[in-house]
Amino acid sequence: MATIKQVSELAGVSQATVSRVMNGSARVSQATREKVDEAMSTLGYTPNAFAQSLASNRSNTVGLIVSELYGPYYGQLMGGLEQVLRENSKYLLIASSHSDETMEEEAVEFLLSRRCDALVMHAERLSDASLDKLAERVPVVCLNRQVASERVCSVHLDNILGGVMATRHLVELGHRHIACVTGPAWKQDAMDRLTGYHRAMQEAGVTVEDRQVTESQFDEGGGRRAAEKLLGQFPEMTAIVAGDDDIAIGAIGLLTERGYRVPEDISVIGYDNVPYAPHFSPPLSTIEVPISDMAGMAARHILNTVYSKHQEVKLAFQPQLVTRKSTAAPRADSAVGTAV
Amino acid sequence: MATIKQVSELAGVSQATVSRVMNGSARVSQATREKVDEAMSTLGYTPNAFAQSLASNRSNTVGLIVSELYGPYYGQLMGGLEQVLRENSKYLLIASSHSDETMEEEAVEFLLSRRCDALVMHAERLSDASLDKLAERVPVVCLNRQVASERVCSVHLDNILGGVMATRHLVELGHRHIACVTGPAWKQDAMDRLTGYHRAMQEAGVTVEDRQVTESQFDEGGGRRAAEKLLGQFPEMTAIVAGDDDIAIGAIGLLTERGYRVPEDISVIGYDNVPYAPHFSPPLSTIEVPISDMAGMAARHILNTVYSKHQEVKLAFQPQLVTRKSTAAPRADSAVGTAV
DNA sequence: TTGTAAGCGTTATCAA
DNA sequence: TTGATAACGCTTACAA
Repeated sequence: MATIKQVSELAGVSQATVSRVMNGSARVSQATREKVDEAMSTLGYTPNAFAQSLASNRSNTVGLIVSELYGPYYGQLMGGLEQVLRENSKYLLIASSHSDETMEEEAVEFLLSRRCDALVMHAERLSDASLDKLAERVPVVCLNRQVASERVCSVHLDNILGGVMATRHLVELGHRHIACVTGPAWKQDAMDRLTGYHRAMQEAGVTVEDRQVTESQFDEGGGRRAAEKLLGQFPEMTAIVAGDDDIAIGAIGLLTERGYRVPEDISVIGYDNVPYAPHFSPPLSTIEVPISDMAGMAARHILNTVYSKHQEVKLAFQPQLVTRKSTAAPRADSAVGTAV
Repeated sequence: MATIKQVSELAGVSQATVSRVMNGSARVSQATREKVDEAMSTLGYTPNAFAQSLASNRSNTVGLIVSELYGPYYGQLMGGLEQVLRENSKYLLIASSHSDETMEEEAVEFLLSRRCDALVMHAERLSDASLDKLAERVPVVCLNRQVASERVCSVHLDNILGGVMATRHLVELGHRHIACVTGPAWKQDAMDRLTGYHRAMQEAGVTVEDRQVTESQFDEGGGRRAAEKLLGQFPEMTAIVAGDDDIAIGAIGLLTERGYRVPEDISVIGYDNVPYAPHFSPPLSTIEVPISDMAGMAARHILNTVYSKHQEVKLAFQPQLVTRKSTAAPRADSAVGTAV
């Protein structure tokens, strides 16, 4: 591998000049620039990133922490981030936390030991306080979470609105007996969606009893268990607002096995709009989360603040309703039930 | 950030000794080791990875190149790789190629400029020859592809067998008029699956005409177009072997729109077993590809050869048939058609 | 506009 | 078993 020294010798200039040409920083005469460029290409010179980082104290690397590498949601997230970063010759270093607090902390140290210039986090376990503290050490951007800290930048989605949209869609179809299956209570986004549910129900003038709301994991099994529970404690239910698409899938699966038809007997709406949602049985009505765009925006914000490359940035995103076949008006007889 | 120098001063030893303690390499007396350890923890010392890499010419980083970050297949791949690497304190640097030759080359240079100790590639566009050449510069492991090179390690799946399994499953159900929708002809795995199809058909004693095979993209749209084409040129078809699950989904979608029922009128089998396959309409019969395990094995091989951490390694993997609801016996009348 | 030279924080060689 | 000390390849004042 050619070094800067070899380039400088071949071009007949100093190493400093070669460095200047590379960084385009200082003023270099056209003539020397050409000499250097030529020397670089004939030697096939590539700068040693480690030496650069060591000397400049910049790694040109952004760290990303997600729960899982696996899964459509995180895939879109990574894709959106990588593309923007790559266009700007920045590197992406990824670590996963498996939604475990210790692993999340480890992931941070792991990435920090690599001297990432900034961290993008889909933080689940770390408290606002620890994130605030972390931001003292390195610029932090949180995705899909609003962190109560001046120092932490949050690219967030209005999950309350999302919850409202999902629930209101059901209300508008004529439903009144609407159950809600939330994600884990310790997840901010899950709770926001629940708040949205409550808000929309109140707006519709229907009071919500405890038995129509149940907590679950953000996965298929959780959806199944929740649906089973609801069938027992809230039998008049005609619709379910699910915390995410996986919960919706689980619920639909169990409902179908129990002989209920979706959406004729019970409507189900998900959240996330995972890639295969149109192909589920039935095609899933859901709330679209523009996670890829959000991740791209996180990258732009970092380009802006850390690398001083000017970028337009917007931090607040809106969910969107996608109606497919898993939601429909309630059956006439169940509507009568409402009136009673 | 504390440096090795500060640690050495606090512990009252030389920098070299601190380095030895860190690397556990040379023999250090128990006493000094303790002094150093103590100094390190009181200073909260973390070694500077760049300085280490610069001096040792090792980055502890493995580069990964995939077509997309997005999508279930690559998600599982990355997950499998990251886990093994992380357990061994190695870093994963990811770049995507979008199945474009230039971008694939760029991704290689991108990762190499970061001095990755090894590259794991889901290489699609680079030829065997270029991969062989690349292997001169850095250890290369290819996933799901058998590269004709001594230097390149291939963790491969028997895709011919997979094609045979899919087709044979249909044959055993009683089908004779079986179409095949392959992925792009320049993709090795697509062609292997096609070979498997031919082999199984031959084994079943039925001759394959050109009109029953058609090429497609590995995506839903491709599946739709292919199904439409087959409907026209091979109307007696009772089953389709799809190049992957996305093609299968597209084909099923089009078939359903055209009034055909799957599997009653036409059976469809996919390939990959993407995570949501059980929830499709109908639940998709497919061939399972253990891509996560394969990626983990790639990591193990690298641990073995590059980092001299002994690991058991196996390079050849087998696909597996997963039968669900998109395949069934052909209707009686179409079976009669066969006899004619 | 260009060159000199002092770091950056490690590892690794060679003595002691 | 330890300590000096020379790399490693680049950036960046400071001079010229």
